[in-house]
Amino acid sequence: MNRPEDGVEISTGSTTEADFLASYDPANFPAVAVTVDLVVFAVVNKVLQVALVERGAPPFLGRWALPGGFVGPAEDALAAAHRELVEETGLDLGTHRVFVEQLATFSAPHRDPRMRVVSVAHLVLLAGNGTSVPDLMAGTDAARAQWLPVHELDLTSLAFDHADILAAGLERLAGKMEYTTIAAQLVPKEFTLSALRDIYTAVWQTDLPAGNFTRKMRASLTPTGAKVQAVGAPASLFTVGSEWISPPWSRPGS
Amino acid sequence: MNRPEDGVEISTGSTTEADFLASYDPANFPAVAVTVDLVVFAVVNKVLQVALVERGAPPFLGRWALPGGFVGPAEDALAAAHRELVEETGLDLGTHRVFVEQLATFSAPHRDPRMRVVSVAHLVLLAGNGTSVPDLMAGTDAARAQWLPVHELDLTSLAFDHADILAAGLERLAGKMEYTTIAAQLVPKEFTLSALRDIYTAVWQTDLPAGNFTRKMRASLTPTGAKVQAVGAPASLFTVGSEWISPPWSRPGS
DNA sequence: ATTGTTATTGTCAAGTTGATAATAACAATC
DNA sequence: GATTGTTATTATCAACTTGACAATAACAAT
Repeated sequence: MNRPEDGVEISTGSTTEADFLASYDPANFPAVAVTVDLVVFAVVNKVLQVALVERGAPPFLGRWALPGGFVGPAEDALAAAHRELVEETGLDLGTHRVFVEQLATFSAPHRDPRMRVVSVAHLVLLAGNGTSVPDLMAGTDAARAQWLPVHELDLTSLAFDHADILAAGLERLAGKMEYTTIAAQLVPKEFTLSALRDIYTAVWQTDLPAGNFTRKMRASLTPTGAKVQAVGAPASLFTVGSEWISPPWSRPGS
Repeated sequence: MNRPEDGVEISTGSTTEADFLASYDPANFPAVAVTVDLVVFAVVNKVLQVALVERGAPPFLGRWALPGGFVGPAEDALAAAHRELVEETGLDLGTHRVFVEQLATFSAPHRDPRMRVVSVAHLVLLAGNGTSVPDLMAGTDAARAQWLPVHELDLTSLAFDHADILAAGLERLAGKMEYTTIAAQLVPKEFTLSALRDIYTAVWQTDLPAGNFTRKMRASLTPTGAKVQAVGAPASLFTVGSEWISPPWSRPGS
């Protein structure tokens, strides 16, 4: 089939009329919008939270949706994700450390009832202190923006196919935590092993014995030398030493 | 920012004029084409091959490119990938077993010099017998289509950003072979441990000791009871028993 | 019958895991 | 100032996995 990467000059007879027209003039391309949707995670009190916005317009008026928006003409999807994160949630990237990576692209023809919208979903991790999460400010056309606990969420209540996207984000995060130190993106740059273990508890919904957790994870971490005092014995601070965990964890129940 | 998912009725003053127009009338959306590109792998004689097409039109005339094409108005990206696989390479899916999964989306603004093209790349694995690979037939606007050995390829010679896409495909395959039985998608439904080991050799570019390979992989496989005779001792046939390898391999050099 | 080749099983030391206990370092309380 | 409660970190040990390599077995070809 013809594609825009191919010059129209040599279009052959086997190309359909519609294809020919499509490649002949950009204005005749079927109208497709390309957007990004964001699965933004943070952990508070050992509970995994996701940033959602309440829709202020039909369709799905009043329902929770993932923040997101158009990919602009001069940016790629990753840049659009960063921009929309600020615009749709009001997060200040000057004060908050974020990790963004592409998740998957959702392209079912009628995923948006109004027109063809292809969405490049992204996973966003917000580094938090474990005890609070920044307030969100709704963007342009959202009624409000709010953190909601992922594991208590009624996925069927989400707008569009956002339940699928959220599930993909959760699975990506939980999966990558088996073989990378991605969980450290949800805690400050320097963190204790307990803080990191709380991330695992929140995401995997299972407790890991502290002793074994320390033994295994320590190999991927670098101690800063400093200690912090909470209740109990003082805990050492670490930074990420290696992106990889080797050999990987296997999640209880995998 | 406004997005097509939001009704235009409530567009607020904070929306830019361009955004408003964009959401007001689909025809005013910036022209974006959504395509799929395919990284099609097969293994012949323990060498990993990728299906490439020679471009028959500018830009990049005469250069090798990945097969691919438009996502049609009534199909999602996965369906487009299946369709384009047949149209661009002439592969007969009636005779050949294929595995297709989404890889990543490439959206750099000028990745195609002519217009905005967002491409959803897919990984395609073709089950082969290990000794031959089906001939390819060039589609509409390609000069020819051919299998080329991945590890001998000059990546810089590929058209567009297809070197990046191919690298992503190879990394996905090599990575998933650590913790899933995806390698079995490159051999017939029933296969010997040697045949499967040849896939690992071809993709990882490293030899795995036969004894240890058998010991570890057997846990994920189901013996059919049948045996096949080549040179040497007869080998048992297996099918995939579990999608997962647990605990995972760690690739030599990871 | 012998040789060459490959499949499969066995062996063993070194390393990893899961379960659980022991030790240590504090704060808060008595 | 000793005791208690709490948490961090290290230790222990049996079960399991790995990597290296050897041994055995099953054929075809000579």
